[in-house]
Amino acid sequence: MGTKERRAREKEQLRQQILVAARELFVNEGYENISMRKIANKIEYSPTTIYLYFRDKADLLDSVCQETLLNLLNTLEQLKRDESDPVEALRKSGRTYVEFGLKYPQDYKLTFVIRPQFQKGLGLEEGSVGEKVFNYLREMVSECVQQKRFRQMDVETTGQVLWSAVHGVTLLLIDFPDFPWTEKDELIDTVIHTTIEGLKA
Amino acid sequence: MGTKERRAREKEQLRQQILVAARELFVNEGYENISMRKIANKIEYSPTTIYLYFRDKADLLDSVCQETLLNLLNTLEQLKRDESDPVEALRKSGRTYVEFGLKYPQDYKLTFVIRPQFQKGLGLEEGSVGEKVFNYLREMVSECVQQKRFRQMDVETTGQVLWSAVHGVTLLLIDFPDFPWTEKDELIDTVIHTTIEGLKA
DNA sequence: GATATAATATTAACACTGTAAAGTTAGATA
DNA sequence: TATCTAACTTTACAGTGTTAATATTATATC
Repeated sequence: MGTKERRAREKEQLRQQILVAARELFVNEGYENISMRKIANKIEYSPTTIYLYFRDKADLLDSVCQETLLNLLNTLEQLKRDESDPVEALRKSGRTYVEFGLKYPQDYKLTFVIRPQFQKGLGLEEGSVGEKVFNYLREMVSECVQQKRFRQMDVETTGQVLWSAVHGVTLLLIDFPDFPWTEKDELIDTVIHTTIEGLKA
Repeated sequence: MGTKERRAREKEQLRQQILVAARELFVNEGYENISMRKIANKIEYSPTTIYLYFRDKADLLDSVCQETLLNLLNTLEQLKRDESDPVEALRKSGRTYVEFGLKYPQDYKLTFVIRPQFQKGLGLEEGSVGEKVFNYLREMVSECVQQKRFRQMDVETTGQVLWSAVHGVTLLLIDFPDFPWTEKDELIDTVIHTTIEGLKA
């Protein structure tokens, strides 16, 4: 009598299908250019079916962003263990963060800029994936502070300074692609290097 | 025969009226929550009248943002002359930039995040106000570099690093108001201080 | 002052949006 | 076979950006 289980599985499958379709459309054409009808079309269901799986369009966006955060977290955690120098590990994490943002620019903007607009004060609350990402950063930083590699400063602030730098350069590179930036990789490295040096000083 | 001039003046007045109404609504309720009809209502004209003054909604947004940039430029230029130490001047400019962003958070997001989404590769092209803002930064930085206050690095990159930092912290503070940030002023100062120290190192 | 002309504003309409409510259908249980 | 229930669709509503056609007004010319 596994019918119930099968049904639950099928339901979850459709949920995933919706998510996949939504992400693809959001990412390629922008959140505000995608209608529920377009998503529905893509998966060949009626538009209102989506509402059986997601409260509204913002909730759907929210779920897409959760996945992005999870994806980012996984990407970061793959680095974690194979580095003895904590400062070097932090540097690498910074690079990975920015690279992630540039590899999936629309996902990044959806998650860190657009979603906050639609659901205020979200994404970093206790137990959330967002918080886990920040915890990752906290750990990295904490290691550097403990080993006295940085000037005396509390871990929170230090982390926030670093986040500001990588968030800033990521968004600028995404949003102003035509600006005469310094060669991209060099700029990213310089931003991270400068910030880390500043934390030592 | 000043009728022509008067007419032109009246036309410009209505244009301004539209801009003022649009800004107020965009800023208070968000670009995507404001319809052309709502703007029209506010100024007591029919919705389509707006189209005699602006190509479309994105063009209207564009004009609002131009004003914001001008406003930012003026705010920055008021600082310019009364500072002998270029590094200190740069520090103050950074603070002013972030404060501007936090004082008009919706304007800031409209200008530096949302507008780029609607008209790609904009706002910093030659002769634009956006370019003038960046030129201001360039001058500040250039002074520091010339006086050998910073480590040897080209002016462009240095400016971009600084911009990344202030842009990043501004947006994080705007977008995640509920995150347990270090006390706001302290965070801003630390971001700027750290970046500048990093540029010296 | 009457009339033609140009500028300005409005009305009506189109195709599309998010989403609530009601209706339908297919499969499981009895 | 009859009933129940979960899944899905149809219909509908109020609102959207925007265009084309129309109406109104103010000016210039006679």
